[in-house]
Amino acid sequence: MGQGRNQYQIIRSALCEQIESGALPAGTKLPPERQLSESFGTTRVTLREALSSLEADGMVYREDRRGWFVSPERIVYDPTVNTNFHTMVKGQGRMPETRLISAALVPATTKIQKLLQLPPLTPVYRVQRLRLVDQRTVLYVENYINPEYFPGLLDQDLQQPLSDIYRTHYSTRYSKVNFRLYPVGIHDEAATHLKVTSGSSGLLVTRINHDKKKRLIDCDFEYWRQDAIVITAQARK
Amino acid sequence: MGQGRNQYQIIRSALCEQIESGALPAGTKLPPERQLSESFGTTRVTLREALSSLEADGMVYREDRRGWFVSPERIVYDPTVNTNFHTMVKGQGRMPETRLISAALVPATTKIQKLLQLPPLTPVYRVQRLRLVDQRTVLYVENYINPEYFPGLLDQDLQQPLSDIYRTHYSTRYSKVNFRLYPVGIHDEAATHLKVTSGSSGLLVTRINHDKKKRLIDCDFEYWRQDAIVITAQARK
DNA sequence: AAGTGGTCTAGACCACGGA
DNA sequence: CCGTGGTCTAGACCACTTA
Repeated sequence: MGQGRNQYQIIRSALCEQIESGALPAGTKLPPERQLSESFGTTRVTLREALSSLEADGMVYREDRRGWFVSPERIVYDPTVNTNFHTMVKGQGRMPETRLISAALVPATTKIQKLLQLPPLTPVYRVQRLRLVDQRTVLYVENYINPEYFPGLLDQDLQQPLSDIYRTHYSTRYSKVNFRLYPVGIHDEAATHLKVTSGSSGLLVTRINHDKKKRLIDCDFEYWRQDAIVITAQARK
Repeated sequence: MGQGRNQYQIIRSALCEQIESGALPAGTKLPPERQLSESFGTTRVTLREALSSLEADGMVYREDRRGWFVSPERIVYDPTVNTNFHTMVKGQGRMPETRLISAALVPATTKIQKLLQLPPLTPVYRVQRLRLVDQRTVLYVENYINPEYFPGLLDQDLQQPLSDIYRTHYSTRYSKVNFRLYPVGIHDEAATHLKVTSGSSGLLVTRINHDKKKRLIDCDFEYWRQDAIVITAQARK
């Protein structure tokens, strides 16, 4: 299983083995870096090389300045299913939570304009939120919403799922019309909140409402932690 | 655009800007690490931190012991489309190529057994290949094939698309039935060939043949370089 | 043979978390 | 306050590529 001849790969394998064997169960906090590096007879730099590579593979995660932890089971996310975060997470026996960072009317960037098919200089609602599973931040989402369809949206309680607000207050139901997976390229704002370097992946989802014209109402950028998500989908038949 | 206060983030931003502005066109070889680190008034370690983070975002790539390069435009890959690598790449005006690493009858691992719904101890064909775009390795694929449907497959010319072999020699056409995206977790064999640490993402595809029983004929594990692919797909309507 | 990236050492200071 | 992770320095040796 990839022993490798380099130190950091040997350390990687050793930690990997401990995790897969169950000796280090999910959620366990690893010993301090200085202690670990001494145990392996190396320096912190090399040890961190090994830990970073495990992080990129989603086997461990870090909490800023608190330490390294063994990753829990990944959430499975199927973007083709027309459900929401809370339903999906609860369905897998985990505890979902949403925290609002900000909600405001902002000028649409060129990119958002195109995505929502809006004329130039249109302001849009931007909602920035964090999503947690079992108390841990696993996702940063940025929603851009066409304000024409949702006047006064900012006065609503944005801690609840947007889909609930759309349905309850605007009688709007939607479908996800397409998604794009960016294997890379974490947004700066997301990086600030997720506090990860390589351990995240991006996803773009757009939605249309179910009226006759099927207009685009919303698009969002989702930045998931690598250790927190497995994306799965069925192909078109 | 994420200046950051740390050195490596400043360097990151600087390089990022140069690339996005077009001052460093796709394919450009960056100056040697020692020279770059001196230019930025820092050490190689810090410079490499910046480069690695750009690699994780797919903006640059490395060729083992040859240097760092600005990434070309990404290939767009839609896993729900029932096409193959060569068609897809040529359709985007790029030059595809396939190299066979090995093809053999091997004992199925437990995982493969389950995926192909085979009884225990069944041997399967394993085909390992590299795929290149414009001379550059961007993908490592491992195919596991149910030998019951393709007797003598190893005698075929495996440089050509498997789909062509299936159709020409076995009168079999297939659909992709599902795929899974692993945002992380590069396979060891793949790592050997792709020579990347964080710059890759995995994909699992299974296929069924078009006969009345629609049996699983094949599954493959694809490991893409992060800088080489954008995955996109349409949701179920 | 020279230059380069891949890896590693043995330290250091800072800012933040937790007691 | 101390211990921790986050960041950084100024070197080093090796294996490989390139000329």
